[in-house]
Amino acid sequence: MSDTTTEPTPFRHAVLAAVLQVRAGSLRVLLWQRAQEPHRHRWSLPGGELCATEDVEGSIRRQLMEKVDVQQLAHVEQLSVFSAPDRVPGHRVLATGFLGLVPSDNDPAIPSDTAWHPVDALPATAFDHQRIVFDARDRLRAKLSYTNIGFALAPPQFTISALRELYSAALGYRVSATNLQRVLARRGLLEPTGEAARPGRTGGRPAALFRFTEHGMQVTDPFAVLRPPGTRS
Amino acid sequence: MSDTTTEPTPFRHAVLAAVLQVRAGSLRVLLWQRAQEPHRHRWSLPGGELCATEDVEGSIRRQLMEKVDVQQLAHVEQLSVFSAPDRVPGHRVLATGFLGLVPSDNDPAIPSDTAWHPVDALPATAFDHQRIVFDARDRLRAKLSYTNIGFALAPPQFTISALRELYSAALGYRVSATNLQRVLARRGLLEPTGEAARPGRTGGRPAALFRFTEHGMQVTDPFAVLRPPGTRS
DNA sequence: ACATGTTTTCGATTATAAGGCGAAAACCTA
DNA sequence: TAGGTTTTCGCCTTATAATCGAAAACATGT
Repeated sequence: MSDTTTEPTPFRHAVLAAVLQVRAGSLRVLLWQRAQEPHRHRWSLPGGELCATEDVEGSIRRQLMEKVDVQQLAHVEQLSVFSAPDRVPGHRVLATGFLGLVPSDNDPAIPSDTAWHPVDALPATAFDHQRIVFDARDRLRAKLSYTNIGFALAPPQFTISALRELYSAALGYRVSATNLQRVLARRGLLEPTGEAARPGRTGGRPAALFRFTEHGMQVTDPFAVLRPPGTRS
Repeated sequence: MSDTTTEPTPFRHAVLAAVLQVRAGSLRVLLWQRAQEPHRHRWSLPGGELCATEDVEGSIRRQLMEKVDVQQLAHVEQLSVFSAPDRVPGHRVLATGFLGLVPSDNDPAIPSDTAWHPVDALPATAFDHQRIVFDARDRLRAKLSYTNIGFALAPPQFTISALRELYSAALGYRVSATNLQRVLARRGLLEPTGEAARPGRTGGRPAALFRFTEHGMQVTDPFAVLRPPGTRS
């Protein structure tokens, strides 16, 4: 519409990321503990306020560099805008939430006020950050099923059972190793490296090592159910 | 992080909606033609600036009431934040983009500067609005395949071939009526009304009328591929 | 060396969902 | 009543996922 309204109101705008990683067998999120009011001692998502010359994705990447080496962020995607008027008491500040993924073999150096918390056992969180974490978790779980986003959780090489552990931890239920392997293989996302892992001290057949194919290293569109005719693969 | 940065910058924040409808056999979007600079005579998405006391979804619904009767909006969902620093020349204004869907039997009264344009043959658009329209179209197409969002495009009752036309127009390719019916029926989204449509003047067997089930009238999660074990339906 | 236990791998089978095709059904008009 | 048109439905094929169990390949202990 033509701007017949009153003078436009400006808003502060924050960017926040739920950075997820599978570690110690569970899906965890990077949080830092507030030392100042409001919500002192509660746990917050990393992020900060948008600057004048950057877009939101550039901003969250810049701000995460203070917490995690950005090289270790295998995937970043926008979740949505959180805009409840009372989401930050006393101020009006919008926030764009992001999902970030770190491969499970990385252990980035993090500040002392920062820790990885299981998403299924969060400590007391600040503002609406719990909601953002849950949105991120739900998005990850949905996409694990119908895209190849799993590559962003996995190390460069892995055994099928290690990959099964990753998927199981992220999804919250056990998946079958056999089935996982074939589903990913059929989509052309998995290839053997030729090498094999050494068996554990308890013995057992040595597991073959796999990696994601080049084609599997970027998030693809969800596969369609109602395809164009004659498009069977 | 603690706010060691400078004074936070405020931003203007707009909400914009790509309202889509299948009409005259093609997927169309509601646009209005600007009468003022900048981008005079180019076509814009409906929307406006966020107000101090509302959230973004409330804001877009309020602002759309000026263009379309909100009763006719069967579905509204957030797309993402558009934040390129130069997206509006001369000002810094963020925008939250939305997808809106109007059932094909509705013909809402719209202002005289407003018209429905085919998304595949857009006129000259203002700012980054073309990108938002394409994002909306892509989101709709993806969700048509793996959710039941189709209900928001359809009238309360419809024949299978009418539904096929809707899906075909929205997806951009012909889908099989037989298959569409069975895919939706298997998911429990379709039920016969018992009535039948009158055949056209060219004859033919009268088509049975269907409607979406109550369960089919809200957007469900995408169906999972890697399900928990023992969850076969 | 050999038996035993453990873990991985892989083939065989079943289950489920989607795509394609054509015959039969149910209407129109002439 | 005959011919044309559209819808409906069953049957078949293909594609993909889930399950199961046997065989392979290793470690350890005797």
